[in-house]
Amino acid sequence: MEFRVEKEIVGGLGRAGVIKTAHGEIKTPAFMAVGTRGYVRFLSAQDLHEIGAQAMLSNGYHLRRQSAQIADSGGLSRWEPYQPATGADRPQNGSGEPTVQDASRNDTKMSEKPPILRPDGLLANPWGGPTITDSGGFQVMSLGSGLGKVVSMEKERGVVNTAHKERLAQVSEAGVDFTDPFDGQPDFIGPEESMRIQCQIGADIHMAFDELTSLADTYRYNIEAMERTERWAERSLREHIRHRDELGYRQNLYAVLQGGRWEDLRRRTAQNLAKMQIGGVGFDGFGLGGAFLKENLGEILRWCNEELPAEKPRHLLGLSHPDDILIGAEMGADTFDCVAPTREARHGKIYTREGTFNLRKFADSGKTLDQNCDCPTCREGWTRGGLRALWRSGNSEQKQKYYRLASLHNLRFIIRLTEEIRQAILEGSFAQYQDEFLQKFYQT
RNA sequence: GCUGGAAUCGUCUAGUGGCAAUGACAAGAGACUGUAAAUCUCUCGGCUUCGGCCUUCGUAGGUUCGAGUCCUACUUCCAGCA
Repeated sequence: MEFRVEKEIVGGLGRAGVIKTAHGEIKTPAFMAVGTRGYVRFLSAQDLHEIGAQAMLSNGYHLRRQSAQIADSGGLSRWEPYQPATGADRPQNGSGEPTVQDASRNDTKMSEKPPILRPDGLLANPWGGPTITDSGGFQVMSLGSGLGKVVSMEKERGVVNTAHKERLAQVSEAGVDFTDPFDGQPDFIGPEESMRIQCQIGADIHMAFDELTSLADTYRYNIEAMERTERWAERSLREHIRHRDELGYRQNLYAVLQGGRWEDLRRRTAQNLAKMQIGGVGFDGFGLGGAFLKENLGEILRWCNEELPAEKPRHLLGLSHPDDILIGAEMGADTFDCVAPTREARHGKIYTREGTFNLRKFADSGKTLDQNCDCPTCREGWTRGGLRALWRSGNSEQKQKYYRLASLHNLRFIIRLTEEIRQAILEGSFAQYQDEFLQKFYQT
């Protein structure tokens, strides 16, 4: 992997650049669509290319039982994201399960083998582009101390940690014991397991196995988790180097910075991870992790990125609200990923230049979702009222259609935002772009 | 015409004398940030100084401390017989 910085924000940490991977280039800043199980829900690979997605983030934890099969396909980028019927993403209402009829209807010729369908009913075509996998570290938190909670950045200040015995994940020095929330099966992932899984999946970029703390965790616990994350990073690096070329192309590893909201921890872990090497080999980039509050996100990123080497790419994990992306880009994050654009689309929250709105309120509207939007949904002339009708219909096929159209729109919105940020950085007008965007979007 | 049965919030529905009344859907509001999420939370008769107050279960009477629940008549609908 090669990373080249093309232009920096004068006097700041932000930059525009290019990451070259074995499966293509990523022009940064860039948003990576989240396809946890190897595909973005309700969107085809073609859809992703059409909206300008440059890379897809999947999760080693969710794909852990299929990693050998993915390796056989030549790696995640070439894999047809098929889940067996017992897979974890089966529809909860039971009506969306692909049926034999679906398969035969989509088939064109009897002589051809039946197409492989994903759990969301779409054809399982390979994504083909650059990929990145998460280690499963997020699940340490979401199934552990953050179980049952929103990973909110704005509230949850006074939250109490989930009692240890109620958690679905238990952390030890060796790794994490999980209970699979879908089938109740016990499982274990540590740094070595995560690296072996990720190297079989074969994304271009991997995340070291880390422990993400929740906002409810104390300073003391954050020190413990961060130091453990550093020890896990070293073990991850060692195991990664062992397996990183096994699929015939070079896979890369990012270390993840934790440390919560404390400057001393953030700077210390950045320094430690930046100089960490095994046999002269260090990390290829860095993941900026943690549960953030909006009010100090920028500051935390500044602490991290002032310490990290400028020539290595940085991925801000799990954030994509426009203000967060703008702060991230300003403070030196190169790539982003987040479930919000697609999840919020499914829940009726639509992004526009003038802010977000809830589609529920536009039953009779003949307006498109956003004026001058270049997403496929708006270009095809879909109206708010028409989309609302699809969404609210009791028909699961129509709902799926809505999910696709709304996901395309919100994803395109965020991808376009990163494209415009990149352009503004290259033109030296980032600060102005940021001001104008925020003023319009948040109407402040 | 006779004999049974039924009428409850926009719709369907629970409801054994202590009920402003169950559940579902619809509707309305909110949440969602490395996906246990086609999910979750809240509202859903009116008014309220948040203590309550008022009006409600086809209509009109009645029994009772108290009636959506029991009785009578009427209205409408359903089924069976003519």
